[in-house]
Amino acid sequence: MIGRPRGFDADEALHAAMLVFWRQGYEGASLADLTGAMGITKTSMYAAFGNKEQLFRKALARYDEGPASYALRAVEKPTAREVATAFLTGSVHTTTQPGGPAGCLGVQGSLAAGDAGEPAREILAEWRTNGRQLLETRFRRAVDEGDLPPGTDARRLALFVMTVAFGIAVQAASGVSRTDLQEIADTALHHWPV
Amino acid sequence: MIGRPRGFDADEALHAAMLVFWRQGYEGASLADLTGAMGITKTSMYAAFGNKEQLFRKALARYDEGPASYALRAVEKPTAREVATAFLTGSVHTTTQPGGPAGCLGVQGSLAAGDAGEPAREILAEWRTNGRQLLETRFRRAVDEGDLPPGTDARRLALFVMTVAFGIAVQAASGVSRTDLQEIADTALHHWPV
DNA sequence: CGACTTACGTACCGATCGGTACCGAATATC
DNA sequence: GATATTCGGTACCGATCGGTACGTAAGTCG
Repeated sequence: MIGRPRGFDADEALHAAMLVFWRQGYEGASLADLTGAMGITKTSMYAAFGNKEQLFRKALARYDEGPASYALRAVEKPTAREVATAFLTGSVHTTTQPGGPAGCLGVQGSLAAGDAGEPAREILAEWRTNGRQLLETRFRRAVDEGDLPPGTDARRLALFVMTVAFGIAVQAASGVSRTDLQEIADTALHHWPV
Repeated sequence: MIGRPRGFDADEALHAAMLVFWRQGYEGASLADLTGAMGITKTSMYAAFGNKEQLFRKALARYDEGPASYALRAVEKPTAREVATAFLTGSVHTTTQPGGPAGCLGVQGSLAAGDAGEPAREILAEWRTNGRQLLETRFRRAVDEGDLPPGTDARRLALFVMTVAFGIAVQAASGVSRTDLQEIADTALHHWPV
């Protein structure tokens, strides 16, 4: 690499930005908030990440690799029941981790927004749909493998689990405790598969 | 009333403001957006409603009386099962009403926010807790009346139903159809009470 | 018709928004 | 050491943010 080397760790800066978006949402996170937490100036941020929207995209990707990685691990479980259990337990843990922002970046990052927040809203709506697709595909496989009863509606099952996960995220953002949320998750899957 | 009469209907204006907050969230709704939809100038808005935060409070009260009034009607049903069914069906209808904003004002009005949106965030966190309390009290009564089995955890039941309702709100905001959401609601209550 | 009271419209306030021009500082190559 | 290349900091951009001062219009009272 030629030229002056950057004086900060881009990975750490991105992590800090992710936390700010997570805690304050896309519209609620100003460039001053972001760069302040990242420990860099606006100029450095624009040079390294493009603009606010692209920074958000990268922060979301980082969220997938870190806090939301429980989703990919969940669908690797051997049975549909274990998949659903791991998925909801993972969402409970991530949305209530001590010291971190309460709730889920994919939900509270941008749910309703004005014109300025429209890009983030669309990005996250797609993110949520992808999550459902992930579960639906996995449950369809479970039906094919005989793990779930023939005729089981994989899409409906996936929608249900995702809905509970999103509800958990909202509750976590409202301050509901990890213990309560785990009870909710257990309740939702008590009569699995339904 | 002495002096010049106001040239607009305060009720209609408040309704229009509620729709803007609902569609764009507290932070995403600028005064220009609000007053534009209300058909009045900023001065008239401040004279009639105080400021942005108080306008939001009044819009939320209006939401309770209108779109969210299904909640109070639901808890008047004779049995806990009917209460839960009416509550979730009502939430599905309100969050997917044609021509209106998708989702729930109480959820997407402000879930994560920066400093400017902090008041709205707290107002809505309390609003959500009140909803749970409403159901919990009703379910406790159902236990006392013998409608629900003795030893039933009313709080846990209320948390579960609220969580599904919030999840439905998030899904609606993401564009999931009314038909799909009604299926989710049916799935959640299929093994009632649990 | 005045006098009084209230609402409306304009023009403006300081602060902050996301984003950029510009220049000096730091490093690799020659 | 000179040069090329990149990064960092300051100072600034027009636009918009929530909120207000002030003059004028539109009514009710005497």
